[in-house]
Amino acid sequence: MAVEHQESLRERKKQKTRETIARVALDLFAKNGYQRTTIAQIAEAADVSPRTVSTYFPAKEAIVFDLNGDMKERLAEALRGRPAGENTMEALRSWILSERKFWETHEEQLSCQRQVIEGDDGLIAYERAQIHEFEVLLVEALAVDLELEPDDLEPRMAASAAVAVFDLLSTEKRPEVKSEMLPVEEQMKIFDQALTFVVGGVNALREARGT
Amino acid sequence: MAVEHQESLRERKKQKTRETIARVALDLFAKNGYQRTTIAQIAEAADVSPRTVSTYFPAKEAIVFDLNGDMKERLAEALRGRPAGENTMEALRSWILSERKFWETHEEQLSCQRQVIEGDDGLIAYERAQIHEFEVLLVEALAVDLELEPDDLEPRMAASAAVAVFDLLSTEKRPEVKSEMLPVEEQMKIFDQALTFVVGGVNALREARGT
DNA sequence: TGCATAATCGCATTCATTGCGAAAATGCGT
DNA sequence: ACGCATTTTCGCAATGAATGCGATTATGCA
Repeated sequence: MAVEHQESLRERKKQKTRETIARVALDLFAKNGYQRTTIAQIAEAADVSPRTVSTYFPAKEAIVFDLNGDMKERLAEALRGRPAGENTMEALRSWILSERKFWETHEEQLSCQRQVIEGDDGLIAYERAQIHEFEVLLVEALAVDLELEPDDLEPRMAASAAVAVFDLLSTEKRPEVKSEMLPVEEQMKIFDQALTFVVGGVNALREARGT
Repeated sequence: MAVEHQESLRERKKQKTRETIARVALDLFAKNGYQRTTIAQIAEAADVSPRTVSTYFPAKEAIVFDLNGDMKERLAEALRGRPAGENTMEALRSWILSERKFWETHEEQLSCQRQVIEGDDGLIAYERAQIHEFEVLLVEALAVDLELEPDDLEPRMAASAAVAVFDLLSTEKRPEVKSEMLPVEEQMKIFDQALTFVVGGVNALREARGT
């Protein structure tokens, strides 16, 4: 899932192989359980050798998260490359919007992925670690916004709240059609509430300090 | 690290064995690295068989976190058993105060633990998963306070902010004496700022809704 | 076509983890 | 102090993930 620019023939083939492995693996995980599926079975289903699976993925867990691939890099880029005057929360908002397109086109796979993750503590931990990396990116960006240090309380709280809303938006499903994610308008309404919360928190803290 | 009431002779011995394993393991991890230390080495250093190490701990990672033991249970208890009229944040505040006593008496071990954790991605993930469990407890308690559902935004944001401050308080060290944790007064001052943030956020959200 | 390069593979090794049954230690009543 | 029931510890074997290394095969380009 590395960011590939030059679509050399070789590269495309590699991407296809990686994608195949991840896809059949997810199927097997969903059907037979994550723990009960061995690398050997995945290799066979993907028609490659077990050794090849291990060269593509540093760990069994990583296969499950191949879908999410470059998310972190894209978030980092969105934060780094945000236009002057646009703050972190605004950048996060538009990043979520752009990620949504991807989510929509992979809704089934993602829901399958979620089911697999929830069934294994190791995968849950892996996911939390990934989300924590998002949080670190946000802390740094927010610290710049607020003219504070990443170790300070405000950027930390703001970032954790931001991550909380991202988490909610990624996993929450429509109450009626449990398989479908919330519609955009709904998501953005929730995001704006989160924004209100964060701004309210920051302001409250500033007022208290001013006192 | 199960909650032991009856201190039967056998139980005490078991606790001692567990504690010994965890202690020598932490030493080895710190000295030689987590990955480079094998269960066999730990077993030898603790003077038990490798098999015994595995019966005490479900995974190598769990050895590192033996110290933290019943923290989650204690938090759950603190939230469940809080006096009527005391809200979640107040309960969390006094829980942190009571945990501090433990932290103080194990400062060296905890700092050693931290060093080991930061050096391994798997351990970082494991820790994030534990912290996330704290967050789930807080979400549920806060949802009750706010008369909302655990899936709603406000308890989630409040809980994630609460976890952020807990995280900061557990890891932040005094700027002068890097090895010592922040003094109580400092910690409580920070906690109260977090409280201000959360209350400010919740109020802002309510006002926005009232509009 | 032929060659340089890169992808795959096979094999062997290390290590964590688990099940199972045996062996040793313990605690308790007599 | 003794013997028995229970619990803890252990040894052994098996499974499976992950990795290093060198061989083998496939690929793309001149």
